Amino acid sequence: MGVSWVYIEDIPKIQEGEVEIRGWLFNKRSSGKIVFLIIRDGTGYIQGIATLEYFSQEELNNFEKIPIESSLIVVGDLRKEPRAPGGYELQLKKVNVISYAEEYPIQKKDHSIEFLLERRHLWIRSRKQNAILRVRSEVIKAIRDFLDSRGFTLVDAPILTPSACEGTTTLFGLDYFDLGKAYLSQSGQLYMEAACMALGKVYCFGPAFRAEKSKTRRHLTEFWMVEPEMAFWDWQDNMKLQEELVFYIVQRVLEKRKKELEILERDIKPLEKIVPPFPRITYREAIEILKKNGFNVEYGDDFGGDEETVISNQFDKPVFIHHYPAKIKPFYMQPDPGNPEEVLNNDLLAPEGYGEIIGGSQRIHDLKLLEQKIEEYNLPREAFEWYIDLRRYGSVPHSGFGLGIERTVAWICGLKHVREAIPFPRMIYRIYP
RNA sequence: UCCUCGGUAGCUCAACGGUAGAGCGGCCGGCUGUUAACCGGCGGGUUGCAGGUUCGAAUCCUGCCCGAGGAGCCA
Repeated sequence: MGVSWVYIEDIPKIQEGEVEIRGWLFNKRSSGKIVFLIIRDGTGYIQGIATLEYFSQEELNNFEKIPIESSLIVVGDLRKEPRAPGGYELQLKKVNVISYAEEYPIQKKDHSIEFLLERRHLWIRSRKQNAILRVRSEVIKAIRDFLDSRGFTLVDAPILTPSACEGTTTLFGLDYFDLGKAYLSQSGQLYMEAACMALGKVYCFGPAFRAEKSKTRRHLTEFWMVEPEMAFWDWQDNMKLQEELVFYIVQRVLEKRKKELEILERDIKPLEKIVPPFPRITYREAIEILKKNGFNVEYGDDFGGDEETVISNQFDKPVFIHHYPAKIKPFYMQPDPGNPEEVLNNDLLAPEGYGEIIGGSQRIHDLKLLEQKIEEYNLPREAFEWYIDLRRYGSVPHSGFGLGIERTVAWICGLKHVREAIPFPRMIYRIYP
């Protein structure tokens, strides 16, 4: 009878007995007559210990020479062991090297970010990067569970689109057979507006592409976004959904990914404070806060990274900023009926200086007003005919928002830069690997 | 696109006008409880590229290439 293959994360359930582990050599140490092999299998780490009890001196000498990241299958007896990292240890009885690795380039010591990004395909094997990818997976699952459980339907938006949502200078263009130019989608929003008129409450989840020459810790040229859109919801209903979603995401990660947050050395106290309701301030109030803090800003200016940090530092929860001046926002946002110079929109700034993670608004539902805005913004009307059409056949007030996955993950994980919040980041000066 | 900083051994850095060096990794040896193990030893270089200044350039100057941090814009 064979020994059963187990994953390291299941070891606390198994506790003891003979098991097989399949993985990679993470690290090793040796004292001549005792060899420690730290094995990782993608779900965790366990220390294997090889002694003269089961192996010859020659075999031990060979184990000492197995290069880091060699793949192996081992068999041994599990036992609790306080001296071992993780609390469990494997008394090795068989060690079968599947593939001897060449000298592994990533060491346990410091590397430059350039060196690591160039080897992102290997870097994701490391402990912290591994933890980040697990948190990302949990964040995405939380979002989908939350929306699915509230009656939302997932509607996939197209990636190849005929036109810009908000201007063409920041679009990646490509040749589309005989039909001219096509562009990589910047947002699925306009399609979700169509979909919510079909299905009521919808969302899309997918990549968005921005050809902005942005080079900051908050920017990628390819990032992932969830975009809910709800028919008959106004801008305040919209904000309520946003705060409940963000609360749910944070709770879920705190509950299911505590171990990963520990690996990342994330202080979870600020995350535990993320409980609705979140503060809501107007754009006007935000300007006042900035002026009080010595910023030279005027009504009508947009906020940069520093401004966002100062505003969010006033609160220990995410903060909504609503009612921006219409002229610094896209064409589709619904003006406030009481003050058409401002729109029924909101951004949501994450705490601790992480900045904008959500942008949302109530959308224009009036046919004439939308036509007028498209003209004002100098947009090619032909490309938007289908979108205008939505206002011809049973138009209703509706709202939606977009939440950026990488910024959310970076915030929850406490990362300095969003590039580590995505498996293979795409940035202005990097498309490899 | 603009501003700032950087490029020296496989990696992280030092040398700042006068013989290119250390730690880590690698290789060899030692050690029965290690935790980025430790101890001893050994190899390892077209100083990003092209010019220039100088008796002499990794070091100073010019141009280019590559990258990092940031700005504008945005999630």
